[in-house]
Amino acid sequence: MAIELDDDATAKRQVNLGPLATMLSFALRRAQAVVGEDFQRSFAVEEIRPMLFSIMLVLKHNPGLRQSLASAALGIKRTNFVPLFDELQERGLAERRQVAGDRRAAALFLTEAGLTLLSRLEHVSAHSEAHFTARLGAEGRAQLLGLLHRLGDTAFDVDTSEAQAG
Amino acid sequence: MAIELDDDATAKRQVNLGPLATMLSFALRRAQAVVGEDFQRSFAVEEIRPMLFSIMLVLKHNPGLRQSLASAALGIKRTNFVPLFDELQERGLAERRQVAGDRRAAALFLTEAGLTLLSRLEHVSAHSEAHFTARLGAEGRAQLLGLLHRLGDTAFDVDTSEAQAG
DNA sequence: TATTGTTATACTCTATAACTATA
DNA sequence: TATAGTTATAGAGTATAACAATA
Repeated sequence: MAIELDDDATAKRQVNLGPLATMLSFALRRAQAVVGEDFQRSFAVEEIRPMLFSIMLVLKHNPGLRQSLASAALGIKRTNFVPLFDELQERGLAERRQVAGDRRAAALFLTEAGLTLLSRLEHVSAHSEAHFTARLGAEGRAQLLGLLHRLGDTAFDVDTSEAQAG
Repeated sequence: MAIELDDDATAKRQVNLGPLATMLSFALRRAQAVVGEDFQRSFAVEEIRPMLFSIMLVLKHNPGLRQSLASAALGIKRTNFVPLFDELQERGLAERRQVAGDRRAAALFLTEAGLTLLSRLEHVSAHSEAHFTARLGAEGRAQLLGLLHRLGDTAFDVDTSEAQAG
């Protein structure tokens, strides 16, 4: 069950990655792949993808949330949120309820089954996170989170009028 | 041209992300999205996607590389490498050459046009990297790279026999 | 007019299985 | 039998345009 990751390691030793080795975008993609694989494999038992887990988690902490807010907070488009939530609903893990005062909006909730499953998933997630914390150390992990948030949270505060060719 | 990122920021202020706020997988996904968008927008002028750029970069530093090694080093499957390289070849940016001694293998090279375009892309990339370095500071950036490599490079050194339910 | 949710659609990246031609 | 490259195909995430119902 070696998952053929030896190949990658061997190749990296033989191949000169050049500037890629110090590019943020590349390092992020690789790290995300490794962490993502671990999560995906962990959640596979419950047939839950990371994205569904994220949605459930947000709903647990914000019962009655609107779809627009939920998707914006998770960084996905309203339009892509719909089929994801449909899946949770069809599986009996979450539900849409009507909102008094705005007949367009839907309030989102986890069901009992959803909450039950979620608490199992949270254990799995904690286990996976612990795995990586072990590799980075507690401070390393905290540092990494801080740096990632500094990259991700701000979005852009720079204007896009920099179309000057080099 | 506000790219509707205000919505995300507003939503995040209103929504309690709970454990997601301190999960590596989530922070990585968000950071990768921001950095990836910036790269994608930068490269859009030349109609080059980040993945094509990575391939070109590796080829520049390893002329004559075999496909298997190239794809393994970049962390993508041989099978997915093929159409990507086909695209480079059809656009006259790279080419496959026969290898003396092994008629199965192909040696990959950038063309003159490929090298010319690549040097332009490298400027664009440097600009984008600088943008994020400015946000993190030089040490912050170095720290981040180190931590990401510690996550990504090792792949797994842990066995998969941990299927114990909690 | 603007907003909430929705459908339809397409593109990119990723993943598996099976094939060919060599070795 | 194994390896290098290839084809076909499917899944998952993300993007845009356009619509209905409601505000």
